[in-house]
Amino acid sequence: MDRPTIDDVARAAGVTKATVSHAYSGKRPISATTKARVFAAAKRLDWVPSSRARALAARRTDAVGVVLSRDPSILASDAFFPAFISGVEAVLAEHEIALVLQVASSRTAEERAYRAMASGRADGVIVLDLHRVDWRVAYLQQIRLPAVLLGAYDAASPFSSVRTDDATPVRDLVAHLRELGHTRIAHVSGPLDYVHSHARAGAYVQSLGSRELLREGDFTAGSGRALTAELLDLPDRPTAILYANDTMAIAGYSYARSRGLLVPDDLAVAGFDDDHLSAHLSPALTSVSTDPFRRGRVAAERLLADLAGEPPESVTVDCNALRLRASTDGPAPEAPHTELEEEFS
Amino acid sequence: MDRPTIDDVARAAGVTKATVSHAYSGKRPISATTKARVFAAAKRLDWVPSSRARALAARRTDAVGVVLSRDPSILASDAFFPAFISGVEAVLAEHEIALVLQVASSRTAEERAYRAMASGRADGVIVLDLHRVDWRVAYLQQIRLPAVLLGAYDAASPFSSVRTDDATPVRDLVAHLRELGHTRIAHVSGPLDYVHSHARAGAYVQSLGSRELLREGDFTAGSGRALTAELLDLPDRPTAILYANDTMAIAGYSYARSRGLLVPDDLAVAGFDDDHLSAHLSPALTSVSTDPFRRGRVAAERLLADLAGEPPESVTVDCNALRLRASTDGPAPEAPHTELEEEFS
DNA sequence: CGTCAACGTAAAACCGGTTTGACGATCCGG
DNA sequence: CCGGATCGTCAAACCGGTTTTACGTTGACG
Repeated sequence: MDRPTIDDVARAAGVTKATVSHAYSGKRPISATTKARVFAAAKRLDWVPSSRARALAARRTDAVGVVLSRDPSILASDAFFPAFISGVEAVLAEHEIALVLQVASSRTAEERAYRAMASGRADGVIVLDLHRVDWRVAYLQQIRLPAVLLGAYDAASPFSSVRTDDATPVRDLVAHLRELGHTRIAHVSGPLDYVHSHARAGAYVQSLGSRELLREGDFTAGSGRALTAELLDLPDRPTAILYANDTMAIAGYSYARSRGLLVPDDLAVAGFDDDHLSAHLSPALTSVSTDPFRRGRVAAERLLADLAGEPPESVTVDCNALRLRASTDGPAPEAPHTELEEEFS
Repeated sequence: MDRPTIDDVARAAGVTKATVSHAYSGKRPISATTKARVFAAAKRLDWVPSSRARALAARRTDAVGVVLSRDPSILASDAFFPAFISGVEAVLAEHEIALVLQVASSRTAEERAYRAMASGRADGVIVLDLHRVDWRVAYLQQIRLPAVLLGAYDAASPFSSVRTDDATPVRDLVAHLRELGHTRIAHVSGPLDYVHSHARAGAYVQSLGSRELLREGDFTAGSGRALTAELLDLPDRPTAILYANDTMAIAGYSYARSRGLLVPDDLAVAGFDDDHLSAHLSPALTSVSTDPFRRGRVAAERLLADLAGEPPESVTVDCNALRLRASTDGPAPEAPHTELEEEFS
């Protein structure tokens, strides 16, 4: 015996399926007695409307999508993603809207994924990891898929966006390190074509007035390690390094320690994103908590508002908070070189 | 100008929509020349078949679902989930199948979510956090939703399952600690109505021959801390504690240190799940890596096989590996009590 | 050279809902 | 007491595909 359809319910209630539909949607008035008959019949038959049929007829899927261009294996060690998704789900769950996730590792796969979303997998999408020049913005416009961008983009784009002020915590951190006596402060950034990496690196360069000690990483432990090595090999090595995420920071300071440097005495280290274990490391890692959960909430709320017909809007979430911990605690080392470093110079 | 439909393509190619459909699906032979005309027309019009219409007609959504019963905020600090999802996606991406995620925090919300899946949001689901007696198994049978269970369940259930041997690493860990001289070995488990928590705790009890030092936690840092306090307050306190995940282990050893105990000298500590930062803690945390990525792969592959019509099957993944690190390194303390402990006794 | 199968395509039914147009019944004001 | 507005329901069209049925052509075979 198959799943009951709306026709079965209509027959059982002695009405037509239009009446059943209207009884639920309320788009036409239905008398209380008829409604009661319909609901009773539906309950008796244990009817659940087919979301497939509903989606086709209503041209609405009740799902929102996220297409991830990262490699699946990178997801696994990322502190941002799960928290962000949690925030998104916290909002969607209230509205019984589903989240459709698709990873695509090539540009063509990504285009296919967005087209699939547009063809009815989802009513709108949230775009992560925005690039400074991002083909997706034009593409989404072209295929007319509603979207919310996570990060600041050209104000001329017709999409809502959720922004954060990444510059301030970086400036604050640099100021803090200066007060401690640091003058040689380096930054290991994320890929600079990302909006958020670029914003952080930009604030750093502005504060320092120089890009001499800026190195472009890629958020992986490997790049954190390699670029730390490069920086520590400089004749006048930095006494503090700011990393664009905690993973690189931890890789960096592990490496520094393996070279005999003490953190924070010989080298101050700070991360970004505040992984939930960072406070438990020793020394505890200074970081910037970015509340991805809340950003997820806001992005989802914004997308639902767009879908409900509200005009697109850019909202700025004030979610960044500096967490000063032991890894940047204490005065800068007197001499820029330590005895151990000299063998490298 | 609206999205083109199959009718537009058919008209442009001078055939009927049935021919267009068959040209793509291959369910009827179509001559090469006609096919070429159809494909050319589709390309010219930039046609993408509506997944909504396709889903309705084909009774297949090309999506698989996961319903999470955890609270959204717990997701954020969980090492298992993102890696598992990555593994699932790695397989799904190859087949261009989407993943539909829904969180539901109450039993009724959860039922609604599964019904929604069954009503066409997804072709099948992966069931996580299996309970020893889990209403979902019967429920999924009742609503006839194909599923893969993550964890061992009653062999009589008609579902495929993906199992792991959680007992061996626990036994190995206990044996290792015994060799180091530990005799008072405690275990802070996860909720014992979970299949995996129960399996781990069971192996522990079997190895120890006693449940005197078993405490039931809930995977949160808070419970790790509280139960560690309880164990350390015992007159004959344990010299080693096994935790059911890394979060509790870290909370536990932070607490122990705050009481003046040294890890591993006064107290050996081990976690479970091997969070990606655990190796970087100091002391580095002994843990059991459980390769959630691979389990995700296997679960997804198994579900796709089920959906393709293969008979359900239980596969066991050998993915657990003990990672012995500094937090359990060194001989057990001579005296079960330390001087600091005595003030608590 | 007639017959039958295989081939390729058209036409129509179907999937299970939503939405629109039509219509009888009831209610209202004048 | 009549005409028009409102209410409640039905019937049919529609969403955009897939699948089934039917039928005219070809080609092979006896």
